[in-house]
Amino acid sequence: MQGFFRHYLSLYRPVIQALNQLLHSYDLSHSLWQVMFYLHEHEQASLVEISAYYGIEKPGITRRVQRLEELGYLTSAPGNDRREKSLALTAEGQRIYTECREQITALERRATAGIATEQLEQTVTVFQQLLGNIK
Amino acid sequence: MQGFFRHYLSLYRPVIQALNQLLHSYDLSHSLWQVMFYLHEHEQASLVEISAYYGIEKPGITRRVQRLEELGYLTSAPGNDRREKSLALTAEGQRIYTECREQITALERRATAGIATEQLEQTVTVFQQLLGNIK
DNA sequence: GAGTAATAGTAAACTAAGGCAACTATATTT
DNA sequence: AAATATAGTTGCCTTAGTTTACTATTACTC
Repeated sequence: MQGFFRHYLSLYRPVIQALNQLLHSYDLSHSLWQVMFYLHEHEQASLVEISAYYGIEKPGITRRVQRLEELGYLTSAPGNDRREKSLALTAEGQRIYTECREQITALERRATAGIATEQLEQTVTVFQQLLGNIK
Repeated sequence: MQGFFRHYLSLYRPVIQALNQLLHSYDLSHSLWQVMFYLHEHEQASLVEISAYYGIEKPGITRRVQRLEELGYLTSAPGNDRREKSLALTAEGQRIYTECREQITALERRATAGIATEQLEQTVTVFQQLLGNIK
């Protein structure tokens, strides 16, 4: 289906800008949010794990983690190794996560207003299939 | 629907990387391609028009246009005004457009393999609704 | 018609996000 | 023990976009 990517991409800037605007009040951005999200889902994770999950090179994740540490949203403890870091959200990080999560959900509701749940679910299925095909 | 944006965004990096890799052989990138696309659809356009269409600030478009001119894919003639520039693809630009268009379509086919046309069309409809809601 | 507003485009400086190459420190294999 | 692999970091570069301020031209207003 010609033009599919174009349609897909036309949404990117508005979405990312809306998200970043929302997250800005917490000194966050979408890229930082991804790490918060991952750590909320996994309690504890290493840097390489996050890097592999998002397909972002390690240095990029190092810098995100450093920033989140500065903000006090994340702490690193020794991991299984003496090389590995075990990263986790702080209590403050958890709190901020929840607050942002609510606002993002509200934003998602606004964005998807008037679209049937079934349609949205099918769209997510399409996303997953696309991802499988591309990677 | 919670997590919708996350699903949406998980696709962005793979898609943009595949596109950029493809376009790289022509010294193009997705951001330059957008301008090529617009000029293919509109024959002739001003800088402000493109800027407004993509929601990108004018300086960003100025630089894209300059780059495309360097590549010989685009020329600017005087517009309605003595201020305005009338931008258009060169013959070479047209040729490159067509070649890239074919490859992008092939990529789109690979990415959407195994997904019913109906599903894809519904997905595009969802994109349009989302865009309407967010902007 | 003169003076003010708006519009088209550009330049410079900045920021965000990510990649690559090279490195240190530790662990694993051979 | 030596070579190799892995976790993480640092430095430097690129891409893409923004903001601010500017020039040149056009349109509006009184």
